[in-house]
Amino acid sequence: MVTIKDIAKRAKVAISTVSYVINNSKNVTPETKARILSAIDELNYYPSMAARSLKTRRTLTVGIIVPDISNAFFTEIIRGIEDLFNKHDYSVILCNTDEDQDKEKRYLNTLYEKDIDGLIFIGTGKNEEIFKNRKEVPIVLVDRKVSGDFDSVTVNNVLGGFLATDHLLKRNRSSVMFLAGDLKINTYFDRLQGYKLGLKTHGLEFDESLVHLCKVSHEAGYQYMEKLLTKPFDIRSIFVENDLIALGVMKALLIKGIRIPEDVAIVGYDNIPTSYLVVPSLTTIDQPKYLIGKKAGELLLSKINGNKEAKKQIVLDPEIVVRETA
Amino acid sequence: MVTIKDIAKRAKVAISTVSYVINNSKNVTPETKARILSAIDELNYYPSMAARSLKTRRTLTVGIIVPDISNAFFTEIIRGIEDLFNKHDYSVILCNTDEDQDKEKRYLNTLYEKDIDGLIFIGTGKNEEIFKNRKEVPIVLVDRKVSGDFDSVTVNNVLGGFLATDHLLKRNRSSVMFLAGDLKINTYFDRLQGYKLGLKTHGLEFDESLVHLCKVSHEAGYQYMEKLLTKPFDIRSIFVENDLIALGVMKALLIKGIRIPEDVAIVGYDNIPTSYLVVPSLTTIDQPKYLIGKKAGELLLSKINGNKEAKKQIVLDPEIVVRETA
DNA sequence: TTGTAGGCGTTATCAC
DNA sequence: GTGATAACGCCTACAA
Repeated sequence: MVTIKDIAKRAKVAISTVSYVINNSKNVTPETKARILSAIDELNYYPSMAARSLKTRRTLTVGIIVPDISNAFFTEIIRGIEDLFNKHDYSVILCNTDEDQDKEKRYLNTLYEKDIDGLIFIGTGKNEEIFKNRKEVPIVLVDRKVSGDFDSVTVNNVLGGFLATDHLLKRNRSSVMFLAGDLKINTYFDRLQGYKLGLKTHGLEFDESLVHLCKVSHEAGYQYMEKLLTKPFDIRSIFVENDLIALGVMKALLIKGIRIPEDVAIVGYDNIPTSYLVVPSLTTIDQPKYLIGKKAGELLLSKINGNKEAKKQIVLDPEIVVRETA
Repeated sequence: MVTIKDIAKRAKVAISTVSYVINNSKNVTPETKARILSAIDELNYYPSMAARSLKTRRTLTVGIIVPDISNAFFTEIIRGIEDLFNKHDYSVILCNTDEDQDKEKRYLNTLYEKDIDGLIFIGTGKNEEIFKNRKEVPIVLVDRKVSGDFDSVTVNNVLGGFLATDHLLKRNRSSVMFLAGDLKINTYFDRLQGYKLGLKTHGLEFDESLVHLCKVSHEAGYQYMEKLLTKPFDIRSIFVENDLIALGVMKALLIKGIRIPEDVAIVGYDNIPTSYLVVPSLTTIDQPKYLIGKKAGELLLSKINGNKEAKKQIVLDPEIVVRETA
């Protein structure tokens, strides 16, 4: 391995001078600078981050813990994060938890060992105590909250739930089925509140029996709907809390010859790229995914750079994207 | 920051003893071990990877350079890689190049500075000289090759091209349009060879005018097809080299009232999840994405662990997934 | 079984 | 403007 020492020797200067040049931390005469630079080039030298980190206590690395990058929703957020940090010379370590609490904990340990400068966390929301004894590293929560006082970037899910419900009811769909993932995850819970708000606004009673739950995947949505259709089905509209599920539901309906939106109207959630591609295209609640990631990155970066101001909770607004299914 | 010294002091032992316990590198009496362990727990200590790396020359980190995780094809590969390395206590630094050669180079520099133990590279295929002077770090190429002698995991694209073409021709589609991205990328180029082979097998001449190129995205596919449809269109089948493009093409056709597969049959490539979801579902060439990632990870890991055997080129076979569009 | 000391590559604090 | 040197936290002979 070629080190700063080799460069110093080659350029016939002291180690420290080389360091000054590398970091632009002190003035060096143009001639010596040139000599050093060419030595670096000739020997193909690059500084060791490990050594540097040891000294400076900075790794120029952030961690990002996310349920599953296969979900296009998270993928876009990650792009927002990654692009931002890249611009500032940070690297991003990616960790998929698959909503598994053990993995979540293990990853967190690994990241702490790696001395990350900051963490972006999209958690399962089930490890309440996860950040106990670990306050030193700046953390920004994204999408899902955790108990405790943290910086965060979230989307107004109550509003999203309301927008969708209101839209369906305005189109004369009297009873709206609500299909979600785990209601313990606060995003779903909040949307349910928005749904209730929408009902109330239209003078309707909340009917518990219209709330359905299933796993978060298109297969799950398909199977759930398929099963539902084995019995008489008189629902005229469905508000599905995740586009993947919604697409599965749509497929099940279409295969049974049920028309969308004529027979059943559907509104999804997330506005993943596929929702636009599908025929009929899916009406859905758009979350500003890339922006979420970008904002989260900016917030984390400001924390890393010593911004000590009070915790900041950024809340972005979703929008309804009206297409063909409702 | 709590260091190994603090632990030693607290447990009233020498620093080295603590180290032995942490690394299981020497026998220590159960009592002292217990004392050390509880000290670690009480002080919430974790070893600094930076210091450790400096000494051991291992970072337990690998880099992965990929065009774009938004593309579901790469997403699955990455999951395969990530899951494998996670199992072996490695972290993964993710880099999206967006097919941009400058970004590719910059990321590579960053990763080298971070002293990664290994690299998985899905390149643009355009930076021929990219690995010059950098042979020390183990590298595994995935999906796309680079000139030079490297370990790699690829899929037999000639076979894939053949399978699709053969399938379409067997269904009496006399002239098959070939729609691809950049033919300089060897995956596309190879599929074209397979396509030609398919034609030959069925006693058909290759017709240059049937080869079309467009950007790799569903928007691009949609726009390309839309434009094509402004003129008389007598093609009866299309072999699209990427599912995203294929889905865009389908949408353009469906909107024009052209039936799939009755009027135009379509075969895509990659078998991304959406291809199954769409109605009609897309017949496509499946690449074993997760397996590609896993194999690449295993290969890289064996290289990292000092396996010096000759370069290994793993080639996996694709399969055709017959669904509704052809 | 436990303790001591040197060094990994870098930065930062001093002198000169 | 340049150079010598002490850390940073950890591992690992070697010594006890």
